[in-house]
Amino acid sequence: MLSKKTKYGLKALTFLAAQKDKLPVQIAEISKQENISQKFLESILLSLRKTGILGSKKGKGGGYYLIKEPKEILMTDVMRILEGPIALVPCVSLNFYEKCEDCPDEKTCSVNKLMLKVRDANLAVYRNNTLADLVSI
Amino acid sequence: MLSKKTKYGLKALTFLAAQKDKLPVQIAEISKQENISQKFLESILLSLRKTGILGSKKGKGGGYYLIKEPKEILMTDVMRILEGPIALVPCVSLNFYEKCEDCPDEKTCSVNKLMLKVRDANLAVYRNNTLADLVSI
DNA sequence: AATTACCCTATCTATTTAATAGAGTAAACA
DNA sequence: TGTTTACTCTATTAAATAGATAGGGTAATT
Repeated sequence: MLSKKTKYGLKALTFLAAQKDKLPVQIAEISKQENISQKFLESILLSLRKTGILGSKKGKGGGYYLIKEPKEILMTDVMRILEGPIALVPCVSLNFYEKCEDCPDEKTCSVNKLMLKVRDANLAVYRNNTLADLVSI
Repeated sequence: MLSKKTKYGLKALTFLAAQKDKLPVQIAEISKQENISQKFLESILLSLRKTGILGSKKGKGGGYYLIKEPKEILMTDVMRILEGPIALVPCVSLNFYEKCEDCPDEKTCSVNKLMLKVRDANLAVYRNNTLADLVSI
């Protein structure tokens, strides 16, 4: 199941991408328009800023804005920040690899075998989609 | 993240599929060979039996066995039983559809848009893989 | 009839998710 | 320079879920 964090994060990013100008948008504005708890959204936007997806500006007229063009923002990056590893088990993770302690041999492990295919399928989707693809025309 | 329930279930199914004969295998045997808590495994095998994947036999020489040939057992069915809906959000689920209460319009929802593609990618994998594909040669 | 192994119910703990509160800090503008 | 505005951080809490465990009951073989 997709976490609300990811759901909210995607909605916020899409909201920013849909702005005509590139002026900063306040948290309060996004939270109101997208029905998201303001405090929760705060922490989500913060993590997106710290990982280089968003920029922020303080003071009057401040808020959050996209640093790159929507079509330059890959879903692989966004999903890893918001949802964590794309792989469903650490033993098939590209960026967060870990050996399963209860598994004697990855090469003959059926879970590994299936989850490798699942990972590849998901990666393909996330690599082929950018934020621009999520904005409705 | 994949739940341990699913992980254990897949390992147990693969273990059964790898048997030379089709004699029932005891829970204790599977739990020992695959490093799985016996009681937990009990409940997993039970749900696989109730959904028509496994059969069971009581008394001496009893245990669990596959009802169908491994290549007839689709991962779509197995995953739905063990892990639940394949879709990550209910609004794109084929078998467990539900409207998101916080989303005004699915057609313009970015989460819906992305998760639809993710669902299709995952479905494709699960439809194209059977239990037979998980057994190492 | 006794054995073997499945079947069911209940409980407990740890972890994670989601939401909330409150105080602190930095930047913009008059 | 001071005030406003809005971002930033820490901590707390409630709810849900996962995972594990215990113990008793029941059905089918031999």
